[in-house]
Amino acid sequence: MNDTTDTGGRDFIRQIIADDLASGRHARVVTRFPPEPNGYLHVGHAKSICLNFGVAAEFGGRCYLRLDDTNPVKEEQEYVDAIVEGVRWLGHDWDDRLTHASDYFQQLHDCAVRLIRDGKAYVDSLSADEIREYRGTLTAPGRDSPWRKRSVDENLELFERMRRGDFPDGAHVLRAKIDMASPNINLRDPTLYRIRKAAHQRTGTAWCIYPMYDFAHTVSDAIEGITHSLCTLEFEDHRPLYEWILDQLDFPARPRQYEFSRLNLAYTITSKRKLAELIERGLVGGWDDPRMPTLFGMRRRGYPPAALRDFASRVGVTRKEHLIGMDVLESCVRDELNRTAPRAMAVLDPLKVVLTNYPAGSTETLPAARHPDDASLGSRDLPFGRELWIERDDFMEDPPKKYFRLRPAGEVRLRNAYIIRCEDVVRDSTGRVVELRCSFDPETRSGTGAQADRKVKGTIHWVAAHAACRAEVRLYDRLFSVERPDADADGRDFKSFLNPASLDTRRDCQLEPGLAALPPGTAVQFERLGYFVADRVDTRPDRPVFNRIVTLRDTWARAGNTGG
RNA sequence: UGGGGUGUAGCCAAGCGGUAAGGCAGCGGGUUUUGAUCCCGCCAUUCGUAGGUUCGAAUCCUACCACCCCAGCCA
Repeated sequence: MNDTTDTGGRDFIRQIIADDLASGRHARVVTRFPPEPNGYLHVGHAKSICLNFGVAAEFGGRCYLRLDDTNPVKEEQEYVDAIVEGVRWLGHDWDDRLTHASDYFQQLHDCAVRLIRDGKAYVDSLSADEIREYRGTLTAPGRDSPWRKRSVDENLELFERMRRGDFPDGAHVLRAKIDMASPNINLRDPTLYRIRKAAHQRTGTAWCIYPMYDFAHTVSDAIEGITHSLCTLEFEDHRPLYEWILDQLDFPARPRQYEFSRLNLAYTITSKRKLAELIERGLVGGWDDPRMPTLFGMRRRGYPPAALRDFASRVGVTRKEHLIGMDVLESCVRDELNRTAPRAMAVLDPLKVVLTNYPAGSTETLPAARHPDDASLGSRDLPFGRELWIERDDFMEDPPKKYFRLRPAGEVRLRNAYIIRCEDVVRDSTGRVVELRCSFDPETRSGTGAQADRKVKGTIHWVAAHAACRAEVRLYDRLFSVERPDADADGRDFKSFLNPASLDTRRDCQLEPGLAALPPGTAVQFERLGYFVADRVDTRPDRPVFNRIVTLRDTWARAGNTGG
């Protein structure tokens, strides 16, 4: 096998496209991402967006962002705007290819008329209940509607009157005339058009009949010259209908539909209905709550769009049902942030340290690199003084074996500063440790020669009390406590699986001063703790608010060690 | 009891008749002023099961098993 024909490692869709391009079946690939503007995009959509836009970019083709707005009673402009913003945030571009199914309402109508003329569609006057009854069941064939034999002229006239608004909702529908006995239920004379006397967010009251998904989607694909129409597995049974519609009309383009499995992420849900329910009941703060698997939730959480793209590519594209662990997503986020996020120090649960041999009233400034592997990020100056804050977890009076942070009479390195030794532990009346009296070794200041490199077991982070900036930090954890909250196990409602500890707000955190003015949405690493982002809605220079994006990998904690 | 799909490691996933890639997780070791990063090494004698074809099968054939999707005038 030679390099130019090697298709190994590519998913089946990319293989098909590569073959179609190589064989000349298509000169250029054209895809589309067709969300319905009835809700917010989530991580599952991100997979589809990255596939459709990604494939077009990789093969030098084009991708349309097409809003599938065929049901005015469920759709809103607000969602259209959010979708557009979300796809752009993910890093994709569509030039002038932002379209709507509603752009094609006239052509869709004309196609419907063409089907009627050809005897391939008819107006049915059965009620919705009757249609269901006539449809048969999974194992029993359906029966023809008594209206199935209407003449072309009568169908034409009725459809025109439907269009004019002569009938109320539900009085008639336009159906394809295929086969009521088909083992594939989608072929049992599927509905093509229904009456909906509702204003559409884009076309207003110009129409009162609206095309159904299968018809609108297929014709839109044909109009836009989509070559590869990629959708999820549940539409597999619709493919014969997709083909049937294309067969009846003579568009120059012949799109083909390919299905792939939708993304399932462990410990969360992606049902629009269920996500909305969490919001309605006040169980989360909104569509952009940092715990939500929505694009806006992940953006506010601080997930970089590049990490989401990496995630989509790591997960791959197949036809197999799967459940992807959060660890994969978090690994992508860490990889990206490790490369790009400046380092800083912050203490989330402050414990006071007084350096008894540090001259009272004096302070100094210590330089510290912003990134250990990227000098181009430069350095910052850290204020240092006699009183410091350290993490309460970084001190233990009676530590377990192999604990190498601070302990009574023990030494530890203060990151970017000096080695200190714990001389005394101060307690309040309840016995709680409230302060550590320590000595520091002036010879060990970071970066100042031989003595400075003295080795000690541990290094901890700190913030100088006199210059610290107080802040609120929100620690997030998985939204649900079970892998498949959606599974309705034991008949339990998904909400009963919510993780009560998914949000832990710390209001008395101490940050190094440079962090106060960080622009909203900026991600940094709080060394030894994790990656954090200045909250894009709540943070203020005088009152910073940070969200924990993800913790650092922590082999100490995962080895079963808790607390300190 | 109809139709359409899917089964490769704990979780994903390559494989396309020539002797099981890679990632995540995990485990061991090295470097380290972040218990991070980085670096090395280990981690499927076996591909849902049982037969068959073949010199040779995860790949082809047969049967069986398990799981998912479909009965909106939603998408």
